[in-house]
Amino acid sequence: MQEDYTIKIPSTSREPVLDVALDTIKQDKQAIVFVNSKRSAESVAEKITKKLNLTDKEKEFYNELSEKILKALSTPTRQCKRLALCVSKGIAFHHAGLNSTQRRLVEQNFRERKIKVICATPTLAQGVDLPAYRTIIRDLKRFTSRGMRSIPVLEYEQQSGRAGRPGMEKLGQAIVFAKDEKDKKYLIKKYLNGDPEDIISKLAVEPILRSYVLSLVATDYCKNFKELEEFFAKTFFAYQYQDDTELSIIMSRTLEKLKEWKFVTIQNKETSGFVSAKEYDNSNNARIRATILGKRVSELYLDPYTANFIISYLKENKIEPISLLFMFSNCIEIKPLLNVGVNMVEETEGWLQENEDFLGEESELMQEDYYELTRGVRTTMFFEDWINEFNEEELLNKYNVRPGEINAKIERLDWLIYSATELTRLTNKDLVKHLVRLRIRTRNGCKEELIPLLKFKNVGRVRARRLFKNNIKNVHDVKVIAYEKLSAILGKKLALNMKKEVGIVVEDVQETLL
DNA sequence: GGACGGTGAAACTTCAGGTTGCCTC
DNA sequence: GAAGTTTCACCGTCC
Repeated sequence: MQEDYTIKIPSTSREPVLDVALDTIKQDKQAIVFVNSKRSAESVAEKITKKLNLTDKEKEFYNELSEKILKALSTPTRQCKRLALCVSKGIAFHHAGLNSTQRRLVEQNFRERKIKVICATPTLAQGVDLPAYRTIIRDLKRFTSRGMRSIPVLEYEQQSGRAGRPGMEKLGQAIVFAKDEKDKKYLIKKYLNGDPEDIISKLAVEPILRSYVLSLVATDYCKNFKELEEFFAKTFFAYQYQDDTELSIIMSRTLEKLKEWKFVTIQNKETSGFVSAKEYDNSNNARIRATILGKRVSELYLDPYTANFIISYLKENKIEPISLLFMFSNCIEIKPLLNVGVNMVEETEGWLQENEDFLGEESELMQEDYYELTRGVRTTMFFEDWINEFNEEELLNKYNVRPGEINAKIERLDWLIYSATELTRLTNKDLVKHLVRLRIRTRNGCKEELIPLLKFKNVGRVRARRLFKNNIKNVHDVKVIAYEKLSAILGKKLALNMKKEVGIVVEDVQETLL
């Protein structure tokens, strides 16, 4: 049983959150502040920063760290600058928009007790293990598609659970804020004394079931409908809902689709004839096998629906980068799509009109949900700008997508392109080269013309662009250009290695370098 | 009188997040 | 639903 105790925190600002955070710093302890948006995380961190005064010695240390944060990107965005400013006073914010270097620096320095306060979105509560003396939970509500909703008790526990360092502190404090007495009672009842929500199985959700059915078949773990039923009868879903007829119905519907998409075959033993999935409901012994294509889909962890969507879309021979990017933007794997802000609507619609011809039927298909369509278009535009060498700051300004989110999106796109390439190898070999080129451009964020230069080690889009501007456009150009010129563009060491890669050894220089 | 700057109320806008594949220097 | 941001009217000051 925990002790009942009261703490008093002096009020020095109009915002209780700041008071608690400042008080923690005064006690020479650390705090994590949880808020419900990235913008708030940044704003609270900044407000705390403004109330702090550091000694010269502290300033020196933090400036160094701040510098590292700023230089995490070749073109610092305003987010980078903001974080650097906060860190220069020992405060940080943390959310999915930080790039990996910045995130690592923040976490590491908090662990080492250098950073005093982190203002974070719920990301921090889920993954990394970062305990603090205090967790200050400012927001217990969050925006959802159905408006503002209280966060689940489970999530409150995740966040409050960050308070107290095992083996280091006797005590941890988790602080929430009540508007009034009534609110206080509600919070105590719901969060402090309430039970966490039940966990609900999502197995019967079709995209998930599709993937599992295919994978069970592809690995030969289940060979017929009966075995599938037996397998699913042992799952948490079946345990939770008792009645598994619903699951059987969805399962046979799923199987029908998998067959239609040519990912599985269903063969009746007795007659050696193929049967449709519907008939086959009654003959549970019919052998189910994954096709080669089906196996590959399963190995790639693709939703079979997506796989089929990609294969059909590519049959239209829409091979322009825009078309391909639009296709990928309409795969469920790429979600959530980018938001279309009020000031972006016009631009997005303009782009759509201009490029409609490239997009295929999908753009009409989606008319039923116009807002979703524009979000898909927006995402396509974002990808297009990325492979046209927009830098992080430009993307942040145009799309309100932060560096960390850029990386996450691009990585997902990269995976989808890879998967599409693999499927295309089995279905439409002619398209492989287009996808391969798009993948190179996606990974590097660059235009077509730089591709030949990216083959060199340690040459990414920035250096490739520099070479290109100097009229060095391919392997041959690298071969023939004078070493001195090349080294003037990219520095000695890199120039040397590039020459080596094209089979030219620049001997005397190499010696002086060593 | 006009330029400028500070202030605050009102209007407007936006809102968390991560696992899959494969390879590479 | 609420925080953060932008806009705009208002006022005071200075030249």
